[in-house]
Amino acid sequence: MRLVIADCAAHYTGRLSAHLPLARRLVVVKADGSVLLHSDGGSYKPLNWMSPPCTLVVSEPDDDEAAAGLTAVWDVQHTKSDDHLRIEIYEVVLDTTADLGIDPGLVKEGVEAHLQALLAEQIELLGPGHTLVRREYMTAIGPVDILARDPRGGSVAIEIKRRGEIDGVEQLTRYLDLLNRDPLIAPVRGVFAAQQIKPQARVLATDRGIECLVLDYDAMRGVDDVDARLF
Amino acid sequence: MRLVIADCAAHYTGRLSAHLPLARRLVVVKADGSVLLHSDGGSYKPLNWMSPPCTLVVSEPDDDEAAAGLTAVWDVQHTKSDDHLRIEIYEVVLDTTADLGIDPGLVKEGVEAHLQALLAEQIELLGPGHTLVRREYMTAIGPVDILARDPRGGSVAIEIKRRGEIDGVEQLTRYLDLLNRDPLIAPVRGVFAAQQIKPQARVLATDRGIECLVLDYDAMRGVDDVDARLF
DNA sequence: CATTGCATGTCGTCG
DNA sequence: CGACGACGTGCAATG
Repeated sequence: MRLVIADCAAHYTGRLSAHLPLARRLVVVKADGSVLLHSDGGSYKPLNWMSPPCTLVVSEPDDDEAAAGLTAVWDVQHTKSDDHLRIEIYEVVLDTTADLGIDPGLVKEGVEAHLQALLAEQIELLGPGHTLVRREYMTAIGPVDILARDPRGGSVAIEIKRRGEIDGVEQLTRYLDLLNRDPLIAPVRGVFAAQQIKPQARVLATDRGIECLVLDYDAMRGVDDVDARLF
Repeated sequence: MRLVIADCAAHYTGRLSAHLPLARRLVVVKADGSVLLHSDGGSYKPLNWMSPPCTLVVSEPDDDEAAAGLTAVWDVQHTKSDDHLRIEIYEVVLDTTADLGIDPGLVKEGVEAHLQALLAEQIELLGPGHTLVRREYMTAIGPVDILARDPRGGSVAIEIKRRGEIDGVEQLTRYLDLLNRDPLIAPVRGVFAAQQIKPQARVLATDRGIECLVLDYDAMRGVDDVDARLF
């Protein structure tokens, strides 16, 4: 990894065109040739960047450029597309290189998959007498997160999100349309389950006869722990 | 901006829990206190990070930790939520600070807004005799990209995407449902316009009686340049 | 390899 | 300040 702090300007052409005026920035060149241009604010997203696979070519400025203060021109070319990033380097404040080796990577816990597992275990959160049919119930247009059966034997399709927004309701609606065409399992109720449900999503769901269920992740995890302790 | 290259481990708790095993990494601390942990690969997204606003507290390791090789513990606490990132610093290879100042920011061209402007100017791409009613036609559920009128006086609602996928068709469908409830402008035709339209989106649109229009950005820009030259 | 759906998404914009 | 849609979205899992 090479770290450079320098006054620089940049031009990107690819899916769009963009320009970055002259200013002092951090330039990171990773081992795979990818490049990040960071300012001293914003968030983790760089002002501009080039994703791997790509190649970096450093060249000397021509006479006019040198007269304007350029000390180097970096051309970063994406290997598989015509995306291109040109960085004009002016005064360099820091230029250092370090060998980092391969990273073991991030270990995650607590994503949507976990919510789905918990709700499958605690399917009676839908109401007493509900039973699990199966998780990831396959249909022609993709898997329904959970398919369940209500106390009267009717089918229930459940879509789970961490945060429930309109596109989740649309997704569930497509599943319901499809499932309700199958006379073997129709009629199918829909349940939209999420840790938080946005008002517009709730309105749309209600308008379509889809039930909303707010999930309390901590409480569900707590029940799970208690179960684990008892058995 | 402070740059540190060090052997480190990290734990994040917030919207999820995650752990980063000991390895050599780049740690960037920005002026607003935000922190990025980068490995020497991947992409522009850090392995782990904390977004502003947040505060960084550096503390000494306790005896056990010091015996294990820790030289410092960094606790990054988000100011408005309970997101927390703890970084355990072991051997430090580089530790440098630079003042970058405020960045003038990125200047963009060629996004969806530009496509919309071009199609508004070149509305006859829909077919001869079409006229523009207005861009960003407001409805209760959001703005329709373009509202136009066909040669026979009927209304046309246009949704524009760079890449046309299913959710764009869903969005246009919601607008059409709403607009067609208004007797003053009903019936309203739908046109789904994009530089590229995915097969599934085309099938769904066609099934719903929505017309698909593939936009050639370069050609449209070319026409625009010619116009600009002529007038 | 193309498609799909998630993300600690981030980021602007508008009400 | 919250909600919503766009993004050079990136990214992994899957058919």
